[in-house]
Amino acid sequence: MKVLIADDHTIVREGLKRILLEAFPFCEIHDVSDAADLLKKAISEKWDIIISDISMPGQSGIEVLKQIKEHVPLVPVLMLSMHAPEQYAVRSIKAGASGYLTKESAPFELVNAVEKILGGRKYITPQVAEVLAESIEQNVDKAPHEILSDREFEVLKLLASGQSISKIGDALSLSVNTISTYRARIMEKLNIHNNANLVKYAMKHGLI
Amino acid sequence: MKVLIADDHTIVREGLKRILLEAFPFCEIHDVSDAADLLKKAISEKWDIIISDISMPGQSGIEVLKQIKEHVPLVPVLMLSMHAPEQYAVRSIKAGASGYLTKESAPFELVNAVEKILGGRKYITPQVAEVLAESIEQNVDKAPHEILSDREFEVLKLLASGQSISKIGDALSLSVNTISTYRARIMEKLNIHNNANLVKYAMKHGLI
DNA sequence: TACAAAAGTAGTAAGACTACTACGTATTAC
DNA sequence: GTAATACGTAGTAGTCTTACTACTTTTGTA
Repeated sequence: MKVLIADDHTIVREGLKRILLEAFPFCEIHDVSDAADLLKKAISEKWDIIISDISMPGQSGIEVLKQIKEHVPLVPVLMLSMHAPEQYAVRSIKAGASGYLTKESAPFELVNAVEKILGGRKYITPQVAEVLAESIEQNVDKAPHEILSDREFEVLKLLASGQSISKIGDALSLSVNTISTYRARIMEKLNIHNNANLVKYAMKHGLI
Repeated sequence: MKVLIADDHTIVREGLKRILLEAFPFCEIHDVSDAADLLKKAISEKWDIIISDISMPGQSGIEVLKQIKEHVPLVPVLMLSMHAPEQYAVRSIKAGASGYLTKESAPFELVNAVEKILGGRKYITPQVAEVLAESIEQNVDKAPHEILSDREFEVLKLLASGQSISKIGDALSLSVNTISTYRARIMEKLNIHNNANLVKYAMKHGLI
């Protein structure tokens, strides 16, 4: 059994190895520390399973996951992340991952996940399942901000550039409360819960 | 030999344990997953070394480190962090840590560090030494946020990650007004005038 | 050592923001 | 052609944040 581990933190990689080796004494484990190596190794050798962190130097793990799936669609990939499932679980699964675990998980969960995935199934934790279910309703293919109305989009940009609610109200000649309502709707649509993440979102998508 | 490990990610904790156990088969390892437990356990039992992550739910690892040093100054603490040394190394050492390692480090480094620290010495990697040296000739070409005090820095990151003033006050057990004062001082020092730019600043400098 | 500056901490009052609710008008789906 | 959403808009009441001010400790330094 051949396993490939990708994570930028050596200590995490080594810890992972030891946990797996304890459960599967005869497996052969290789590891890489960045996105480029992961992709190269993933497609140049034959693996029974790939376990990859999401945040890595270079491309994001999800990006790499997509590329791996393009080249070797049959190799199962388990995504590991430091982030709560809301952030990445859906994207991971959509991109073809066989499972999504956070680093809060216990070792036995990791082992379970690996076993299940090696058996050709998917490993979906209840939390992930929940997030997944919710996402089915929603339109996850578009960039989320594309589902904003014009006004909402306008307010998003102003908000993200640091204008206060009341300044925006003045600028658009609308009541403060109106702006506040837009803000609430934006947050709902983007599934964001505070201004800071709004700014991050806007930066990430080049809106500001 | 008794070792206490603190990290909020179970998988990391378990990995760490296995790495240590491999090198020190007879050591007794306990672990905790948040700041409060760490402090409690650190002072209620006798440890040969404490290995703690810097970012944990609850207080920051550095804050806990200071408290540990207040109660049991002789127990050596090795700080582990996901962040490059620039961010925290100096603060950690100043707060009394016996060493600073990033999670990029190899297991043998961890083992080395532990051995050296158990021998009563400090473990300073070349990178940390460099950062340390630079911090001594504290000159003008610092990044602006380096002139923030520990508290201010802590608040900046919390703010930038989207916590509200009052949440932060709760988390740090300080008055809302105090946090607000820190915020004002941060903004003055960084010459920034709203939260959005604070977030941008933090993103740009890799603080979040 | 002594004194100034920086850091850590809060109180108060004024002002800003939010959550909730509401309602008319467009769109869309079936 | 109607029912269900989406959109644009605000009022109210209560909560949160801010700007100032101020007091202690530390820390740095002449």
